Amino acid sequence: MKRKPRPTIKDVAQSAGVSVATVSAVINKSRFVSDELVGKVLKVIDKLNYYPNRIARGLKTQKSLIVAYIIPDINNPIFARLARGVQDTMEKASYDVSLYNTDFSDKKLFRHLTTIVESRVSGIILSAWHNPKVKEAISLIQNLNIPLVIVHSPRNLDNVDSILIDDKKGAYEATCNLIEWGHKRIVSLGVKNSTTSRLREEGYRKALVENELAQEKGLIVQTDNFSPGDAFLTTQELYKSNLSFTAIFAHSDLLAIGAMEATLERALKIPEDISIIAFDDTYASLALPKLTTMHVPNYEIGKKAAEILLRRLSSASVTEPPTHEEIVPTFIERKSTRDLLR
Amino acid sequence: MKRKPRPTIKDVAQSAGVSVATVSAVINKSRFVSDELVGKVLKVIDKLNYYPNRIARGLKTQKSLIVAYIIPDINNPIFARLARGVQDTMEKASYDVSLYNTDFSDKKLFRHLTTIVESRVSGIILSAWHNPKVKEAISLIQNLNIPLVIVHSPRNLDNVDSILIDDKKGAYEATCNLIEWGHKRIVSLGVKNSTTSRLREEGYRKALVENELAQEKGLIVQTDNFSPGDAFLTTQELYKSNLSFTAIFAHSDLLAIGAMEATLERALKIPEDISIIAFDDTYASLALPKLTTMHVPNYEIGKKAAEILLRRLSSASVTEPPTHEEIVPTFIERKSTRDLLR
DNA sequence: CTGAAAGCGCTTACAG
DNA sequence: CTGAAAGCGCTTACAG
Repeated sequence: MKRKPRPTIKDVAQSAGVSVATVSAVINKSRFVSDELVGKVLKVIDKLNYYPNRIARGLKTQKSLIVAYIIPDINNPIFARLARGVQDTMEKASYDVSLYNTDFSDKKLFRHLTTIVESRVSGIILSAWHNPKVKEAISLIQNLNIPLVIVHSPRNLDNVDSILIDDKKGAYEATCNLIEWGHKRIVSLGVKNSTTSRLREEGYRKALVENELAQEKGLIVQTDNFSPGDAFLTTQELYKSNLSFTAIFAHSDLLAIGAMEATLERALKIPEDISIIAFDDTYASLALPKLTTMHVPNYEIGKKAAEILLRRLSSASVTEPPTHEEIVPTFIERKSTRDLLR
Repeated sequence: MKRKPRPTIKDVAQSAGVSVATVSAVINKSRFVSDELVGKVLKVIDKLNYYPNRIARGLKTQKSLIVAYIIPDINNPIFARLARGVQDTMEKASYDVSLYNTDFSDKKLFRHLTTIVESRVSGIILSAWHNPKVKEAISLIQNLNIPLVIVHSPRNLDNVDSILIDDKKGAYEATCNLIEWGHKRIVSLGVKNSTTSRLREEGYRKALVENELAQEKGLIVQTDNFSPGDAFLTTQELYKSNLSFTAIFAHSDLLAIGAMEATLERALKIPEDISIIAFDDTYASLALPKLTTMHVPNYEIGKKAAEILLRRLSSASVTEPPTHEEIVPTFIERKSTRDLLR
């Protein structure tokens, strides 16, 4: 069974008794057309139910009005929010955005990259810093001269636009807040082999040092993954060790939830006995008690990334040097932390 | 500043000393080419760093290998999981999927539809049953003969492929489980003006009727939105009313979380004093105690939707009558419910 | 102010 | 087994 072919610009021109150039002009408002012809053309477009073919336009203009956004997994609320920020912003500039999930796999990353390049996207936004071969991916894109913005990037990339989170500073502030409230023995609950977690631990250490508090080895613990289950186990171990502490700085909301579970299991109260502060603000407001956390404005970060790309796309700024933004998370006090001095 | 133009199939042909037809044939394996020429062409493709232009191919073949998936909001984990199911499945068939967020707005829905139609997508998957004008959208798509699959659809749509959740049955089973465990006074915590919630309430009522339990008006309550904050307020009111009950059937995980908060505030224990069962299984496993819930397999639903679309796309099945699947959620017992009889 | 025609980069009958 | 050429549906100089 064959589908009825859609009408083309030629059909419209013929039916309206004008040239295709004129039809094109009224669609794109690309040159003056007399009111009379505009009226005629519009009427025919409506009658034939004509939709211009973006593929054909793309071939001629050599651009697709599509931007690719590469992320690990849209199921992670961090990336879902980033994606909305990107999409909403690009949409206003009449770009579509295609999402590509890598699941942290280099194979998927490069498979997607092939598709993306073949699709002649206008630009790429990349949140794939976990991938070992991300640098290779970046140079592939740059060799092709495709505008690129890195989000939550690998560090030390100065020849490409990037916007990232100041993890160290965020962690520093989280820890300082706890210290101001009289906490002296604070757990750092992080994740092995994670750049993000390493930076958050650095911030934590810096806060301790500046406040002349001892860095007790046993209080710095690490799980295998950013998962509540792992965090639960690690925190359970910690309690068994009988080290004393009054607060836990968890390097993510999910880790904090695992720590809460282990704490509750121990019949300890949050925040009366133990204060817990989290990071990200994805699930934090859903936990009970609601988690105090460092809020990362992912929607806004996505929005900014899109704006940076948009600037590159307006060829004017193609020669400007790369920009690097660092976003500092903000402290949000909820119910899981207690001021010991009050 | 101009970007260097990418090499075209012509450049490859010239450089390899063959015709463009031959180059096309080796790229698409669309006809036999001697090993010798294949080798030559492949080498040149690699040397020139040539990527075929999908836009040009799309123009010629009259299809884009893109599928549009329209959802309310990718930030909602329900849609994020559906989207992954759709994307992973379409990807295997070498389709890309573009995501469009409507935010429940008809205006956005139709704006996206215009883009989608202009982009000559191969097919559309639609999860927009909240939109008042969804039927109008459906007929727009059908008039254009674009293959369409509805997910989590409006009911009573028999001329289009659809896959939906059997909300009534899921709710029925949730409630029956509670009843089997000796609960006789069970709250139904739903949402006003929601088709989904209405069906879930019907299932709840059916379970009561079949078990000859009274339907007490005061125990059937409704919030304004699927939000924990609203559910908290509504449950708080309920406790103030002094009606007695031993269990709450919340129509979603988020509602259950709000109910938990109000319950804990009342110094009641979950599940010792009050059992809570939720629906969806999005956030349920993150709550403490972990919520018993009706699991909706959204990833698999997205996968199936994509498979249905793929069948339509292989023109063979274009004349087959529409299919309608209903997925029954499954009961997952966790820690928020108690068997009164044990 | 508008039209005729070239051309974007492919694929695909059609020849040979 | 391979090549020359038409054509997909647009946009855009170029004429007039």
